[in-house]
Amino acid sequence: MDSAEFHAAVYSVVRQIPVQKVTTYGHVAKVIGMPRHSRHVGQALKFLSPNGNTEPPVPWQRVVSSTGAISSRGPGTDGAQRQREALEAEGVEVHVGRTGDLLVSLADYGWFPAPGEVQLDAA
DNA sequence: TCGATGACTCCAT
DNA sequence: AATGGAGCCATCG
Repeated sequence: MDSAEFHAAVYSVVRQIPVQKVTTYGHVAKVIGMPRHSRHVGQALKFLSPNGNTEPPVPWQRVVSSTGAISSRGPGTDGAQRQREALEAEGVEVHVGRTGDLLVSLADYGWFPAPGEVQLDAA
């Protein structure tokens, strides 16, 4: 599997996340059969977010870290903030900690299908 | 070719 | 329960 196929697999899984549900980088990696590639799932999502011109669109905002936190991607960037707005817009509660960290309750919104319950070639 | 990096996770303190 | 360190692996300089 090359990088393009990896991206495609990630997108096909992410597109199947139901509205008002979120999953984790690690779980997406597991579902596509590469459980140690959680970081690369993030890379794939980063690659499409600037323009977001994929068809159909990829709901990248529904992917968070294993703790339910939205990775900040460094101060000065607005990615995390946009993700928070997108989630709230679809009705997902985003809790904000004292330090400005954005958290989603995986207990309430977590979506963790077993590998095989999702199709990897959704165009 | 080697070393550093990162939208991550786990295990040990 | 909270913090810190190590593991992981494709990319990039």
